[in-house]
Amino acid sequence: MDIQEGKQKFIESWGKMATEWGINRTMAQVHALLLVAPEPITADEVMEQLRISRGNSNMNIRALMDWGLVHKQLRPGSRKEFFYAEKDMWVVFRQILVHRKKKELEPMLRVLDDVACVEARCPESESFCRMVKNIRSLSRKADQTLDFLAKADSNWFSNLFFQMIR
Amino acid sequence: MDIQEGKQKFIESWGKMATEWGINRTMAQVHALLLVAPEPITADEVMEQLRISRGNSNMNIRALMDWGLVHKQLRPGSRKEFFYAEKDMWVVFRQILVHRKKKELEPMLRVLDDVACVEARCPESESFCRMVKNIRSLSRKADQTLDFLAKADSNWFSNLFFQMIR
DNA sequence: CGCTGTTTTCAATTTTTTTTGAAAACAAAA
DNA sequence: TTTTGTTTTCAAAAAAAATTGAAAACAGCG
Repeated sequence: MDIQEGKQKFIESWGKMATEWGINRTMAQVHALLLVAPEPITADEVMEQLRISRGNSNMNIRALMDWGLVHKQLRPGSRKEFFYAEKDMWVVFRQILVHRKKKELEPMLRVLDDVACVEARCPESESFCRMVKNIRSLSRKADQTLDFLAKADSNWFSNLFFQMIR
Repeated sequence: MDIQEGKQKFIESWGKMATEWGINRTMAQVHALLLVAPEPITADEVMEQLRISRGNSNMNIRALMDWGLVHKQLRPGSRKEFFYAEKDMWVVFRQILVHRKKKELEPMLRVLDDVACVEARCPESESFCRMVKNIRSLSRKADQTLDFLAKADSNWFSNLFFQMIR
């Protein structure tokens, strides 16, 4: 397989996988393109290579920077901005977890806390309360696990992994 | 807060969270409704309570059964089908992981294997290969971790958790 | 078999999300 | 200050995803 075909396939699949996980396809494709780029590239190059509009390219690069997955590089003597992706996949993975935890798990936890003050007086509300308590307990654990992961280094995961498979 | 309001909020949030994770909102709302229902309910009741069409109700219940999150109950003497959700949240969590791994992680792994045979001859393909190797290695680990989790019981998670926070 | 209550399907419609592209804003250099 | 190359914004358009609802299929019963 040649390099262009490989890149193509990779960008496509990364995009497809992303949509299945609630991330927009183009953002993931821009990410994939930057991941495999040997050098930082400009928003215009992204636009050309993925055949998307300038606005789209810009917005998605900006979103990726919000997520902490892509960084800007300024070159003295040039007005252009160059972008490059974080390439340590453990860091990428961690950033994504942290970002989504903040935006998605935490709001859910707040709702659960809110909703937990329903009193268990009839079979219906009793069942409801039990369920909310269970979910809260698991979500809190997940929350703390993610906090831990956010601080952990790539080695930690390897250690855990080693421990599991032995 | 009263029970109806609590249920309402919970169903709404569960649905919202789901869309952010690439699961359709209605499917998650049906799931939430079944989770907090004290007794098995029919597709018609789901339809009424969520104000959705019969077809939609049916399709989403079916999808939830595919995911192994909801089960059918047949009552002798009645032609109606009743449905109830798996209520052990650890089991729910595990089922979701297993299902998504199969549908999403595994296809990605196959693409990575495919694409890994690009040869590293120029700086461009060298960078590409390095990236693919890293992602493959992390994805494989994730894959095996999920396999492990799929077999683990709820206690295992608690133990891991305990180990992390100490 | 034909009747009846029920579930399932799927083409058409609606809703939501993503993308575009032209205009505005910006900032470095002349 | 004006020019020029560049980035950013956002309303409108397009694309994708979810939902409807009516019709078909199904299954138990007399």
